[in-house]
Amino acid sequence: MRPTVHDIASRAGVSLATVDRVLNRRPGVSARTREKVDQAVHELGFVRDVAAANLAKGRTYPLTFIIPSNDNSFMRGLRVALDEARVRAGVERIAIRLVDVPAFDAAALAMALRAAAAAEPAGIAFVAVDAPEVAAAAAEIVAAGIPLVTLVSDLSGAERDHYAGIDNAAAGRTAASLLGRFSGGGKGKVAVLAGSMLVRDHRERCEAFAAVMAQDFARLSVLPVLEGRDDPAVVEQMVSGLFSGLEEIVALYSLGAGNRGLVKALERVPARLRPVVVAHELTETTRGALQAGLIDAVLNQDAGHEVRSAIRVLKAKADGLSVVAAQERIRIDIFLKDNLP
Amino acid sequence: MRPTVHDIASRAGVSLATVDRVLNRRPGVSARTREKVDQAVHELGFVRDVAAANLAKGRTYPLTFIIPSNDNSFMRGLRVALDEARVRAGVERIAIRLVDVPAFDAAALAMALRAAAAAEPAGIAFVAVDAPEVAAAAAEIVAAGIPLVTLVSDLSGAERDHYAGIDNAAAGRTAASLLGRFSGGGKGKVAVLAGSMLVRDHRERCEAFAAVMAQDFARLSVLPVLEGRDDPAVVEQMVSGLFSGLEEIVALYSLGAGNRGLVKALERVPARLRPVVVAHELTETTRGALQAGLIDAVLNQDAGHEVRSAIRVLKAKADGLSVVAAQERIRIDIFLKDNLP
DNA sequence: CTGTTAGCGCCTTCAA
DNA sequence: TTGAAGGCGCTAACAG
Repeated sequence: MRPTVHDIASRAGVSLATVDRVLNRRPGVSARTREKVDQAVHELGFVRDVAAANLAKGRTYPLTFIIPSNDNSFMRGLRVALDEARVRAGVERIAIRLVDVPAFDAAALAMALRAAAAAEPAGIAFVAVDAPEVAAAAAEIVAAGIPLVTLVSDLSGAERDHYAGIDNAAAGRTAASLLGRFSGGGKGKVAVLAGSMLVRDHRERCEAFAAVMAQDFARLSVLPVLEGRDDPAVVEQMVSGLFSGLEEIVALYSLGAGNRGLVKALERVPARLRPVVVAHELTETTRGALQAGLIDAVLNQDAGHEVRSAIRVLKAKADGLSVVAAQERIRIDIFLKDNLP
Repeated sequence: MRPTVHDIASRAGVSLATVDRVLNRRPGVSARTREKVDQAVHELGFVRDVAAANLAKGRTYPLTFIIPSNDNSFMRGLRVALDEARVRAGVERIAIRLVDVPAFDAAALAMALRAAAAAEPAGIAFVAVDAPEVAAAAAEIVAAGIPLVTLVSDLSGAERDHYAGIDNAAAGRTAASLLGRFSGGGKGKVAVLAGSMLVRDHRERCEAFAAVMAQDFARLSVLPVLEGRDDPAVVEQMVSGLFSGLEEIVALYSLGAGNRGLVKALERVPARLRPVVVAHELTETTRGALQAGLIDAVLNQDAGHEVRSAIRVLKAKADGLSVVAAQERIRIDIFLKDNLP
């Protein structure tokens, strides 16, 4: 049987209340008493029963998620995942508050972060824009002792407790290898399509992609990055432009969102000119394109996993507990037409 | 605030004990009373607090895992994952019992299943051998109301509550696509290396692989399957044999274990003759070979995820709760040298 | 600074 | 067939 507070109390020769005060680092205990209790905890290998504690406290964890009000499939998927988490909110003793911010707007995000922190939630998760003012706000929050997790896109520096998202450099490298090996042995141009170089995940994917292309596939030359702001209409125009030009584009890496526009444009490219395409995020659009042979591989991050992971981590941090690291690593799913779920 | 048993009791005009009896389907309640309580539960949308219930019951979930005593890296990894789960056993209120059975032995497995069930655990997870006597034992267990989950390899028919493992047909198809596309446009032979065609997961991978090769890559011809019994020494000899012959082998799919032998043999193949290789399971061996360029892609199933998933599902079933389906889907990880964790 | 006591939501004797 | 009372492990008033 696991030891309980009673065991600690009698072992240390104090009352339950005192044990509780020590366990929860509340003031009003003499150094000597504190020591006795700590000793007993240590000797007995006591681990407090979080479920019982929560029951006694009637505790719920108010969590705030700050998400860009970007209308693309991935962000919508993220919202769906949050809604699903809300369904289980009662059982998991969490209460999720969703805050929208304009996309790619560092100032707005910093403000939203401060506003969220003012409500003193048990934890905050946010999609980072990698800018100094955001980092400053994040640092304040961490300093205030509120658990803070970046979601999908990370923040440079260490001003957060955890990052719930994929390794974007690995994603970029993987995209490069797949594109390079899928595109046969010939020469040609490779187009790269991003949302915005202001977000760290896009920048990291892009840089890693370019590095591997240069190193392993020198026969392919990478064209300057196009920024489509994750907007389908913009993306469509850009891609159409690419294929009406004279350059021979043999491959295309779409590392951002807005793939609806990409697919529309690809559909109009004559079959014999169609490039090898790797895109990000499995949505209705990319799934269809994969099956139709317009896209060759999709790299995906599972928004549901990211949300659940962020929640687990925030709760654990709030309780001062450690997490199962392997469980919280967000994997890069690689989908071909053959392994669609 | 969520409704509690008190709310139900007063709403139904009965005592707490009666509510409890109804909630837990214990006898000794008149039909009319039962109905009143059910009604109140329904009207108030009552969901019982499992944590509080477990606290009151002092409940732990005794879970039995039946694992083949097969000495390959993957099974060792499975054991490690179980040990890690044991570390958190206290917090999660589980007690894991590990039972070994001879590998590929249906009779022994069926016996082990019955023995495990006799101890009346809260749930059983096992690596299935796909045979009628196993299915019979499984059916008995399910009929006895003990939650039952297959792990890694599934059982034909529906005699289990859940399968915690990957879609092996999808894995085979994916391997085929990767091999086909990585191997350029030329003709040639493709070797397939399995452990044993008697195991369902190997059979499924193999058949799906062959189907896609025939359909999408007719220029490549698949050689008869070699069965290496997951034994490194046997595998090494077979692969060496392959490459000392006159046939031009451009690709190789290793869908079983024993990759230590495969890699050893590959190291001796002259660089210009090296085939495109796809293997299963990320181990020290395959990781090294991936980095060295001897293996081009590794398909992996995460033993840790499988174990954690099996535990979550068994607990949920034991409590009569539903699971988050998407969370319990075991993914096929695809690793290139670029996205190694 | 420390201890007593009464719960949190649920389950389980023991009586009626 | 029903109910009252006590307790699971922990926390939080409220007294000393």
